[in-house]
Amino acid sequence: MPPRTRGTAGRPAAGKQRNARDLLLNAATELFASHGVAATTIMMIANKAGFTPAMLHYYFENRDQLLDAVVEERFMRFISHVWDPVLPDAEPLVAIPELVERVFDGIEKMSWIPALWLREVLNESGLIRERVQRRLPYEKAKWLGGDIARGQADGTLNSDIDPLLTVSSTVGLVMLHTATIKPWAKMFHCEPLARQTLQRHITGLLLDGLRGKQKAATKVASGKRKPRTQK
Amino acid sequence: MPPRTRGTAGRPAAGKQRNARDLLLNAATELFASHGVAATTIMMIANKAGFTPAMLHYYFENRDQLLDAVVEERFMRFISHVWDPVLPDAEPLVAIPELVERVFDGIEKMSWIPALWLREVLNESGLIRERVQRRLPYEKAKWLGGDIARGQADGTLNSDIDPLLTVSSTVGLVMLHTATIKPWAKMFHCEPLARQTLQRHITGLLLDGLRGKQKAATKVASGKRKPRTQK
Amino acid sequence: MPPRTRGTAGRPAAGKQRNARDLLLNAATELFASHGVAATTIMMIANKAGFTPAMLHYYFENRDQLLDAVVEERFMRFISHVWDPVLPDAEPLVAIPELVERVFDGIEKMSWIPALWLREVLNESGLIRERVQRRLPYEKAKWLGGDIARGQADGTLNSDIDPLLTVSSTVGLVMLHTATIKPWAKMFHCEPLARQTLQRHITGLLLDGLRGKQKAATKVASGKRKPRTQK
Amino acid sequence: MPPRTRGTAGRPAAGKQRNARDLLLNAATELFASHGVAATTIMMIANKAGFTPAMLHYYFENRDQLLDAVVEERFMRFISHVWDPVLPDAEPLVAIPELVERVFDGIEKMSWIPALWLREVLNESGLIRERVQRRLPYEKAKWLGGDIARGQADGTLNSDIDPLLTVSSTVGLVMLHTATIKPWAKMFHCEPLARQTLQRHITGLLLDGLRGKQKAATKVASGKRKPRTQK
DNA sequence: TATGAATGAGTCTTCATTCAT
DNA sequence: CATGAATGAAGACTCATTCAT
Repeated sequence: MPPRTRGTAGRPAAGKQRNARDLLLNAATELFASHGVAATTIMMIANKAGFTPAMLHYYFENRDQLLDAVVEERFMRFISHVWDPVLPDAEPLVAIPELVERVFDGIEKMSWIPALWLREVLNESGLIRERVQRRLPYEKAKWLGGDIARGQADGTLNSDIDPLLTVSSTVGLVMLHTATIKPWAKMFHCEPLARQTLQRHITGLLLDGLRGKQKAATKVASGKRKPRTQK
Repeated sequence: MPPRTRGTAGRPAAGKQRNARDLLLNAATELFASHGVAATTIMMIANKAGFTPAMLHYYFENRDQLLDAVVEERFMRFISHVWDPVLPDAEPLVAIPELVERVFDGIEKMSWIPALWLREVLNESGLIRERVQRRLPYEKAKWLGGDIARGQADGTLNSDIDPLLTVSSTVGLVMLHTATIKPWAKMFHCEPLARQTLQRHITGLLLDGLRGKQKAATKVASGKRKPRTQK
Repeated sequence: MPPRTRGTAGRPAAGKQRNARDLLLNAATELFASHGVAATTIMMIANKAGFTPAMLHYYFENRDQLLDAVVEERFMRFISHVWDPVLPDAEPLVAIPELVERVFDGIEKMSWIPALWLREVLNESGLIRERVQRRLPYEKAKWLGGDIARGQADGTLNSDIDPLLTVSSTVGLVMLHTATIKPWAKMFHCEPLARQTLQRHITGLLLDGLRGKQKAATKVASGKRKPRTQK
Repeated sequence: MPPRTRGTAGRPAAGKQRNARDLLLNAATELFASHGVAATTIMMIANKAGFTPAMLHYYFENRDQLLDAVVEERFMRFISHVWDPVLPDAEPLVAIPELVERVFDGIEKMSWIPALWLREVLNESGLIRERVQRRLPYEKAKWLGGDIARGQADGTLNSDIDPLLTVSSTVGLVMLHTATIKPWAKMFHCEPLARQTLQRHITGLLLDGLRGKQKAATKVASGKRKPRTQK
């Protein structure tokens, strides 16, 4: 019988051949993302992982603890990946593109993230919202917000935008577009847009949105010589 | 005999005596938005509207046709409100803020829109996605995209952004932020941000994102010749 | 849909043709008595009453409320029948046989009483114990106990017995023996003992147990000579 | 991996190192008594004894054989203790109090007896009834019944009571009252009655019930002519 | 001897749907 | 129009039991 409450510590090393619990957790995560938590039955998960529904209760006691495990052992990996590198007193025009980069990276590894985020985290009654919300690194988001606010006070950043909202706009835009490229492509019978295209669009929007009209005067010169786009 | 727990005794006291079908449709729409389609039962809807579940089947035959009606008679109102005024050959720097304005307006009248949009339209297997998607005015979105592309070709608009993605970024940003202000406010025990704040943030981000570095006097020239999009 | 909470008042008059709810309640009561509450499944009850298990939830919401209803609308009838006629300041040697009589009467009408009593009320973790216990007329049991205590003080009643225990001995003896006659009969392949035999045994035991040796002094002599057993 | 919730860590610290089978049997017996056979799961038993459910099957094959063992190796100890000393041709007024004494003694050693008796032996479909019933020493009960009958024929014993029923009244009264003192005490927030009180009550009731009115000088006359039983 | 993993069968419960009235 | 009664199908969860190790 598996321990019913087990921290992240006790799990067998990753090297070890994938065990049933992991397989079930993966299946659950993916189905929760693709069909929504409410529409995913225990049996769908078990079947996808190649087990019986009873196995799920063997490892997770009940649906709720399965959700807990998905958040704890899957979702939070993404959050860490995205937010751990954030440090205080950053330069927003650098930090924001880096944030975008890391969100894209995370999604590349865990493609179920955007759907789950939009459906079950963002929504007021999303079924894992509270669990995730409790564990978000607000501290770091506030650092970033503070950095932007400082830029606005300096007159170097667009004062129309809201510093904290900018952070959620950033993450949100990536989620939004990565979540929709596949269905769009299906709908128009074309290839899904490449990550590159999306990332350039989003970064472009944000950077210039951040900079705003300020640079008009002095900055333009240097901007001329070495525009970021040369990269 | 009455349903288990009847929301408000008898019919809701709407100003004018709405008919049963409308009341049911309203209840359905709101519950679909707040709890998600999958988690909303026929009985919840009937109860909220002050009827029996059997009445729902009288008017809508089955759950699927109820969804159809919600899209047809509720969701599409929003779409029309937002897109009907869009005309070909518009000036993006005017048209985009107007679009934002109309999305905000629509949401103000139909506050259930953002949740439903994020949860059931945006997602790959959202339960009303297909129904909505089939009826979106792609034509008009393409007009707007074309206008932006033309601006980029002129060198008056940021060439980093993707013209069509810009449209979904626009709508998406409004949905994203309106959907999250309430929960955020609850989480931080503060007043929800005013529409004005959101709208300025979003419009600011988009306008400056759109304009991009164009005002950079000298750059424009080279930008024109070798837009990054060639890459 | 049936009201989920309904007092005893609202039920259709007894005259009316037995409705589904009553049939289900009867089936439940009998099965709870014969198989025990824990071993009786919803399906057994539904089948016995000629319905589907879903009907049970239609009328009783869940297993717990079904138990409530059994206590409220069945078990308490017996309690009332037995205890309502008890008045203060009674003569124990009259009141006890009357109590026995009424317990027998009640059981005759509701033959499931003894089994349910022994299994689910008497036992420390009986599944309806608490529900019943809360509604027992302790007041009246105490009256009777008081009457016996007074008799003991007078010297007219056996001082070895405990007044309050006598009440439970009384009820208990009837339950005990009525519960066991049927299985005994089956075991020995003979007719079950008649109520008359049981009642005489129990009443005899109690009355003489109550009277005790008090009369010993003067009475013994004559007693020896002409024992009642001559009959 | 350990069972979900292990009662006490490791094996219970019994004085002498009992073997697993015994520990399991004890746990089973106590749980069957306190929760009822139907409501006791294999896992509850295993946990209480500090083992896994699989161990139970190792020792007892299946649930049914566990019940067999409980009867055979636990319940029958009590029966032997109570009935082995019974001999033919006893004096009822001595034998009955002795019987009461031994039942009390047995219960003192095996406190789970009364609950199990009332719930699972007495009842028509008690889950160990048949197993126990098959192995009861009816012979000896009949001896005692015969002794009483002889006393009645002699005129020395109350002829209202039924000889064989008296035996079950005796055992039953002790079971009844020992089973209920604890819950009663809890209900009235007082100390449980002492064995002494109960035993005097029961013995008093039985002895005087047995002796009956034989000593009633004046009463006898009318008793002869119009015994209550004529009614 | 001991157990972790695994499951089939069964239980309670929910829910969309139907239908007679 | 409107509803109470009724149900089949499905979902979550439990549990005795099996088996390889």
